[in-house]
Amino acid sequence: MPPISGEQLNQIRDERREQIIQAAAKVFAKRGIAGTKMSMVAAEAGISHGLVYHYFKTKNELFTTLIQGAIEASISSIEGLNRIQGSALEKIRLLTKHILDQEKAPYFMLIYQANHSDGVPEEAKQLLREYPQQAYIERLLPTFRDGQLEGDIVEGDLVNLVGSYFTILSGIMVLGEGYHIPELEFVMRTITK
Amino acid sequence: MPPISGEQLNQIRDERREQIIQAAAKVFAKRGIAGTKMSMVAAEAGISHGLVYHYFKTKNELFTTLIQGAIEASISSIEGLNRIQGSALEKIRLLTKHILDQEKAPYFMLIYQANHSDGVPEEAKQLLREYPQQAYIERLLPTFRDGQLEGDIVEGDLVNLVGSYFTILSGIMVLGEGYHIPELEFVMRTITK
Amino acid sequence: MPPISGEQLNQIRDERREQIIQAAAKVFAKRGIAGTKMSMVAAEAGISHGLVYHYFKTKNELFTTLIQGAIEASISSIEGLNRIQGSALEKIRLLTKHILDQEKAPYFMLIYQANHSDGVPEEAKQLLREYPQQAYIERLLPTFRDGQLEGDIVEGDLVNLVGSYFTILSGIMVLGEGYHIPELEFVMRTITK
Amino acid sequence: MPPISGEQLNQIRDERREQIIQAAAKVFAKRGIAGTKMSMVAAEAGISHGLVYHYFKTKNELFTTLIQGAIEASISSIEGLNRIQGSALEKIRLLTKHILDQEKAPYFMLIYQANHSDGVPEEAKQLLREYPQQAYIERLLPTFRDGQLEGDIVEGDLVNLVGSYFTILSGIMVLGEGYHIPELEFVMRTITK
DNA sequence: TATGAATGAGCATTCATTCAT
DNA sequence: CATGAATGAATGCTCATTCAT
Repeated sequence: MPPISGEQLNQIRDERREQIIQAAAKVFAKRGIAGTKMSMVAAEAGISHGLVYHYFKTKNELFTTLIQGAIEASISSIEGLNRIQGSALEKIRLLTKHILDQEKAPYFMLIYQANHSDGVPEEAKQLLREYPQQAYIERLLPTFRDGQLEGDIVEGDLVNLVGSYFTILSGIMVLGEGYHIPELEFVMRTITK
Repeated sequence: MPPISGEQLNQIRDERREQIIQAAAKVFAKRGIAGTKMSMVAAEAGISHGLVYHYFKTKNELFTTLIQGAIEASISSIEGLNRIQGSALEKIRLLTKHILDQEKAPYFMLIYQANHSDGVPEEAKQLLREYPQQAYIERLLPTFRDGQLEGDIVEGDLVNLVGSYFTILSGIMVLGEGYHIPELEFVMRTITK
Repeated sequence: MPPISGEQLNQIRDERREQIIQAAAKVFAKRGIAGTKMSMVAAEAGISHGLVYHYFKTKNELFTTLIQGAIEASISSIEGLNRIQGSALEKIRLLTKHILDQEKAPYFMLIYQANHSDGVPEEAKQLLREYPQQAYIERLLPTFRDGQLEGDIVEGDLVNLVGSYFTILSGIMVLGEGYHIPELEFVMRTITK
Repeated sequence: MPPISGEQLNQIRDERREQIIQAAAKVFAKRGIAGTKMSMVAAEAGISHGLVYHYFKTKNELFTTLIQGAIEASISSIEGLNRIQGSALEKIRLLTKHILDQEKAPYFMLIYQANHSDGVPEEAKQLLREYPQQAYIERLLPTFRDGQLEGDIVEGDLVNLVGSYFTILSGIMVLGEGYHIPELEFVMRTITK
């Protein structure tokens, strides 16, 4: 005679999990792996530190999960690009605005942290080496090529161009507080004629 | 009357100190404050960890010293700008190249770390809040203004422009390995007509 | 709604805390602050050193807690004096016996250590500068005065007399093992006619 | 062609040695063994810490040397007792005054430290277990017996009496600062009729 | 599922001791 | 004899992780 139905339990579990992930993203993004204590994550999530271990076996697993989420989110964000109406340049401008505007920073931060830390499971590092950079760039290539054909985007090697564009954006997002955030047009000038 | 000439001792001390600073800059830049263990610094410098404490009272003091050096170096780097011959744009291009080319990354990294970490002595944070951003930007303003007057640099608010330019460069340097480093002209497009 | 009743947890916490305090008193009294290693306290308490830090933030905090307890215990010990029946001299004899007989040594030792060590938190030192000496003496004054009026206690300045009496007792307790402990009457002769 | 004669060297050596011993006695007495750092001794003596090791192989050896000196000094102090004119009581009063008056504290402190510390070489501990207590008491016995015969000193077991008397004095000396130092007559009452 | 007591590996820092000069 | 740079063992303290309840 379970007082709570299995379904309710599942719901609780999913909510808790998400709760922890949100909290962890916030803390990891700000402090890095070494600087983040599990107790901070627990406190941020408003639960006991013991409970975090019910959902994530280790700190590294938690971090890896975050990375995975970040990668998926960024990819689906680009995917959405194709569904937009308008010229290639307008699409890119929209994506850029989207990134600069929103609270996307945690995602970029996490990926950055993963690239610069030690304790990161090789598993996560592998994911990163293959994914975001490449995925982003590959998925953006067609749109940039269209932009070149349409005469809006500067000529030159596309991989180089898109790679540089992605680096610039990543850099801005990673720096975060304390730096002057460039306006959309400032960034757009790097790729427009 | 020490059995070793005071000068010899001073030399040893200065060398060791510099040796530790170099090692520490490398490690701190890569791993951040929390991620850097004093044993890593010692190993990188090829000395015992005990000796590090002979020269720097605490990890924080060591880090703060690094920050101070980074700030001084970056400022003097800009100061040199005025001694160069050529148009404003050429000066800026040279500075940009200088930054992108060389191993300036540690300096940008350190300043970034200091802005984003916790254990940073308030002392160091203070230094940072006042210096690099402002100092850099203020010192670059005249040259950018010249560039505008000479018709090479885009119009618009100078503080905004230089701030954005500085952010872009900082971002690139901070990202470091794993990201596609933009070429000089890519970056220059953000400020040229 | 913790799975273990809060009361149970409180009980565990109190027991452990007391356990650590007992162990610490023993070790600190014997070895002094510098001579006491947290591992010794942990071993004496039969727990891991990590757990000690669960209950006391630092070695100094632990020591300060001990001091506080010692002060309170000694004061309440004197307070009890007034509830006793009999002449003033008998009361003092009883107190003296009480001190000499029992395992009061740790309390005197702790207070002594605190007065003679370095790393003692100023907080603890302050407590001591104000308390035991003064408190003891002031609280004993009336009884000694009664003793003088009753013709049992030697004449003379009361503060001087009680202070000396307290010093003698403290000295005996601090010396501890290795010294011949005087008998009650030997000590009593210092104050009786 | 030594610039300094061997005799001069010997003199320097002896002076340095004494200089270190004085400094060490002061520091050890105040801080105990664990609380005393060799650097403190060196600083107190006004020399480099390296030099201390030219004269004393280890910290323990230095401490043991101090103990030896303390023992010898106290014994010779009692020996002098017999050369004094007057009644037994007067002799004892003189000795007591002598102890209470002067800066004998370091000696008592050292012996006390030795009895209560760990790092003390068993060698030193052995010396102590046999010497001061016994030596003092045995050498005082005859005088106390005379005092009893002369009717000035209380009756009773002599070893007990002298032992208690020695304990009282030791305690006073060990407590040191922060305690009310009893006057001569207060102490004398413990042994006089 | 949820909590927090408990453990122990790891890291910052101190300090006795050695040794080149 | 004298100095202080150098080493490393020892110690305070933190924090990831486990587990009884």
